[in-house]
Amino acid sequence: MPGINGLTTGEVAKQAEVNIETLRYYERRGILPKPPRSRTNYRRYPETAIQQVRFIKRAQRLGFSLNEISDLLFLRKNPQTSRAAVKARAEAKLEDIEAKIQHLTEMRDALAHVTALCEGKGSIDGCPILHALEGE
Amino acid sequence: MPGINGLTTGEVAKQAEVNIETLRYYERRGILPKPPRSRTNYRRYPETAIQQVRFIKRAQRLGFSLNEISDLLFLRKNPQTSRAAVKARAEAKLEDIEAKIQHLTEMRDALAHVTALCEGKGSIDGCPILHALEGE
DNA sequence: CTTGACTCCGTACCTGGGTCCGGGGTGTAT
DNA sequence: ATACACCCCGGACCCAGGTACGGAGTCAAG
Repeated sequence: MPGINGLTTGEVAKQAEVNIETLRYYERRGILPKPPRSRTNYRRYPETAIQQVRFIKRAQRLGFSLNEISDLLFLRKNPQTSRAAVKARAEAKLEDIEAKIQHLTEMRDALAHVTALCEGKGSIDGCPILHALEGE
Repeated sequence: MPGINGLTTGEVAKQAEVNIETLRYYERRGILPKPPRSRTNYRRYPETAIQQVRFIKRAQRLGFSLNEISDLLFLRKNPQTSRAAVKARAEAKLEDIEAKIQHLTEMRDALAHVTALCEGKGSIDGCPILHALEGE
């Protein structure tokens, strides 16, 4: 009858859809609070732990790194924090992502340009793609 | 009077604008051919080495990984290779990059959506951004 | 009371693309 | 001949975000 005194690592892992090791890793990183332990030193997570892990995962999906998430969590548990502070993090990340998109778009255009040079027929001798990579 | 019998590592590094260690690294990876050595075991690069390194760097800028570049180099030195094979690599990479752009664009939209929820005023209590991260 | 599933821990390993370290040997200009 | 820059090498370290290992302890069921 597990769960009476809290969830085990495996239960949290399953519910939150992460690896058990990931939970230990988050704990080491200080991004997931250390849960109390049973008499025999097993972790006993409160139900809220599942939500915490999901918070982390959602933030990751939005592009935040674990460091940034721990920042966010710090803001969250601090009643002094203003919403503006949180919003600023989100906007900074937005710019971050946009810069990455920008960069990849430039890559894509350059690569598309080079690729378009080649008809795909003949031997590599004089292949325009390789040729483009060789000189400027 | 360096260069009479080939370029030293430092000279190639300077001309190709990479770190000396990078040249050794490329050599270990098999992506840059091992140059002949001087009597005293110094590398003596041919002039073409500079072009080779620049080739690698250009390919990287187009999004190719070192593994993919070594693939490309293998194709290049093989007279049997068809241009179609090279073009296929380029097109695959193009799709790769487009998938990344797609992914980042989805992130950006989701994050922009969440960010737009917040007016940036008030305390974190009830902050819509954190709220969005907390539940679904 | 034993089996099998679960948990504990520290530590090592993984990917990618390098970069740095330290101790040793050269090359060259003064 | 001595200073200083350059080169050699193997191996460790860096970033992120985990994942795997292996030996030991624990729990629940049969």
